[in-house]
Amino acid sequence: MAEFPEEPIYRQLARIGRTLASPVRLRLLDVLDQGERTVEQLSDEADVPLKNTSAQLQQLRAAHLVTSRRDGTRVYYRLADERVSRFLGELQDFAGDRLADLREAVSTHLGDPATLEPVTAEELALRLAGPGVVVVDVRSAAAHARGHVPGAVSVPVAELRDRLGELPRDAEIVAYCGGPYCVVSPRAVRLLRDHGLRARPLEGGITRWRRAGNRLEEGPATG
Amino acid sequence: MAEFPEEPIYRQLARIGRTLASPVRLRLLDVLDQGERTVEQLSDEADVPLKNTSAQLQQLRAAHLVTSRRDGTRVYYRLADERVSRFLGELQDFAGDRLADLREAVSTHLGDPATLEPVTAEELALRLAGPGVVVVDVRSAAAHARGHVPGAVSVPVAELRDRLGELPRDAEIVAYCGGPYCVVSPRAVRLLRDHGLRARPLEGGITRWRRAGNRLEEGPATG
DNA sequence: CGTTTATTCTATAGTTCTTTGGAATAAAGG
DNA sequence: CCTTTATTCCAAAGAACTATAGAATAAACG
Repeated sequence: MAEFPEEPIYRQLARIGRTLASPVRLRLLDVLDQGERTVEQLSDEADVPLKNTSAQLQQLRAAHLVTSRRDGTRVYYRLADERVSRFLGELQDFAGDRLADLREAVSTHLGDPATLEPVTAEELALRLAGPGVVVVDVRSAAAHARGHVPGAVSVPVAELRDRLGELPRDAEIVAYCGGPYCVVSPRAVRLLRDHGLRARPLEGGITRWRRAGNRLEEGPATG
Repeated sequence: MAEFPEEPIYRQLARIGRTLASPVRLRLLDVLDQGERTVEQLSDEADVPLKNTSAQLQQLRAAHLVTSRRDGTRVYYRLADERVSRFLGELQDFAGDRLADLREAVSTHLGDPATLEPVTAEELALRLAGPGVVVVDVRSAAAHARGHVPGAVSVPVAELRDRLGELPRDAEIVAYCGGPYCVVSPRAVRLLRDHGLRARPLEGGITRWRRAGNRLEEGPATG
């Protein structure tokens, strides 16, 4: 096989596939798709041990999927460019088409998506301007501060039960979390509905919001 | 990490990446992108030992990238559907964007693409109708018989030098081979030019021709 | 400068993937 | 049925990848 003249080309091509072949790296990419992060932030948000995070980031960088910059003692990582984000989206769509097992894993963990009546990013973008919609960011306060849907209120799931009173009963609540596979917002929607509130999840989370070309707002929690 | 609730989802997603992480499987997919093949044909065309071909096909099938049907003693494999072909194209484009090393590998093996002035599939589709163009399929006669650009003449590279006389000096010759990374057609174009013929390669080979929505013609060599 | 903090490098154990020989299966033909 | 041909299953050796401990580097701060 080594004599096959195209072999080096296919070997290089396979490097991209190999880079996308690890659940840990995919998770890191999904976090990075939400914006720039330090190694430690990535380690926290993706729940990957620090050293392993660093090791995997080296591989992502070697494959030119991410770039890094140093600022003082911190190193910040980000996706190399928009095409990486777009390709990740295509990979996820393609995998969704392909793997019955993936659908099953998604349903098991997120529940049947249909019953939650998710709001698409396009729909939310239109309705943000008007009244009657409250957007709730159920990720950590730290993740919220690093970039959120404009006007969204930060209510980490852990605090949701205790802060139900802060949410309007007459408006529709749109809850979102991180990547397209984040389990947090469906759980939050169920909790809210159990308490008589009208709630729907944002389809694809903040990642799809960003991919759809919408801007993010930065800064500390406002709610 | 195992407690991370999305873990099973990312694991499934990574399965697609892992399936695309092997040069051997990518080569098999590129051959299958030219049409249905038996295990033995694949083994020949991709130059992979038979048993390994079979083993890798099992993995591709497990990932739902290919399907198979049995006819008598033969088992025929094909891409599961058009989306697989489309996604392979996207992967190749993305990898091309990404990997400087890939560009280098391509140039080393195929020569600088620009000097060859490749013809795009769209351009060829338009010009096929008119005169002044002769399309030459430099793959094996067997591969040609399994599907070729309509009207193309079969001249396997090995025979090209001896059959130069059959080619017109007053028309433009478009030579093509298998996948987008096939090294054969650029080599053929150089040979033809060295003998004073006007020749250009088909960009992306027959794979991109097919992906662009053009039909293939089946049957034995006509030239 | 010496110390502290953030991150990376080096080495390694454990795991998973690839390849291949030998046996098994499945269909076709005598 | 027995044989032949095409393909797959099983098992084992070898290669490559993941995760992590321990040492090293790089910047900031006193």
